[in-house]
Amino acid sequence: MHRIPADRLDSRIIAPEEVCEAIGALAEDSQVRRAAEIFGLLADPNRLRLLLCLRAVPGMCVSDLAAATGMADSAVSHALRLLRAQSVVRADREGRLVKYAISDKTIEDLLSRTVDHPL
Amino acid sequence: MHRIPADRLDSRIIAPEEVCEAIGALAEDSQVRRAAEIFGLLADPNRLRLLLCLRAVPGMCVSDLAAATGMADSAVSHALRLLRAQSVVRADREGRLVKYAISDKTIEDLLSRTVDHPL
DNA sequence: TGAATATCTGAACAGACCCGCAGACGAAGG
DNA sequence: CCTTCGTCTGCGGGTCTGTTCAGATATTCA
Repeated sequence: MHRIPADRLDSRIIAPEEVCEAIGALAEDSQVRRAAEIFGLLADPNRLRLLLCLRAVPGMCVSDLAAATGMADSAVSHALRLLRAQSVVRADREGRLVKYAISDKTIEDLLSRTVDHPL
Repeated sequence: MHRIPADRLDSRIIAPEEVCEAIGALAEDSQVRRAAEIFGLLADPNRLRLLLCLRAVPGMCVSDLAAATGMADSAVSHALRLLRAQSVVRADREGRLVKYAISDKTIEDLLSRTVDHPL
């Protein structure tokens, strides 16, 4: 069972038992931040659309993604850079095209759960 | 098979077939926005912590949540208001306490997938 | 090499977001 | 009634985000 950190002992606590249990249920700080970061990437309709495109058609290039989503090339590029930085998508250059694909299986699960199921 | 919207015909498209297929795979606009909104709620470490607490201990009150997460009461209240607005959590008054609980099964799934699995 | 094409990048702006503060509200108990 | 306590809310400011614009970079082909 966890203890209540010293810097919170002054706050009014109603049910100390439950607070301890809740603290015990919290994940590591870094893990929580990481999760929030990933969710943040999915929190934008345009990025979500890009990922949905890539889920259906892996290997699309930037300008096709722009055409499919109605975004400007530049906006697509910016968005993909963020997704790439977190290894959500992978980029493979082929000639002058750069083909993108979802590189994280977990993300695909989240997308399925999102679109297929109501949410 | 879908058609490419007229306002994008001027843009340079590499693989028209794939663009059409991708467009067909896109969900309804409102559905995408809704999903992005939900993900947005999970995109903040503090809100995530609150939800993790509530997942472990349903029915916690605001001040206990504040103690468990190290947030100020006010911040907890602000966060819970957003979550309530999207029916992610439910609030039940009991005397002067307000007890919160996760009201959406899908959200609990997402949380599990987040914390239990690496992500 | 030089032109054309696809993609990337940095700067700058508008808008959204999160939290602290101060005070209001609602419920219980003296 | 008045106080106390738990919770809520409007506002202000500091920060983060998404987009556009202009221009840089990379690759192909004539």
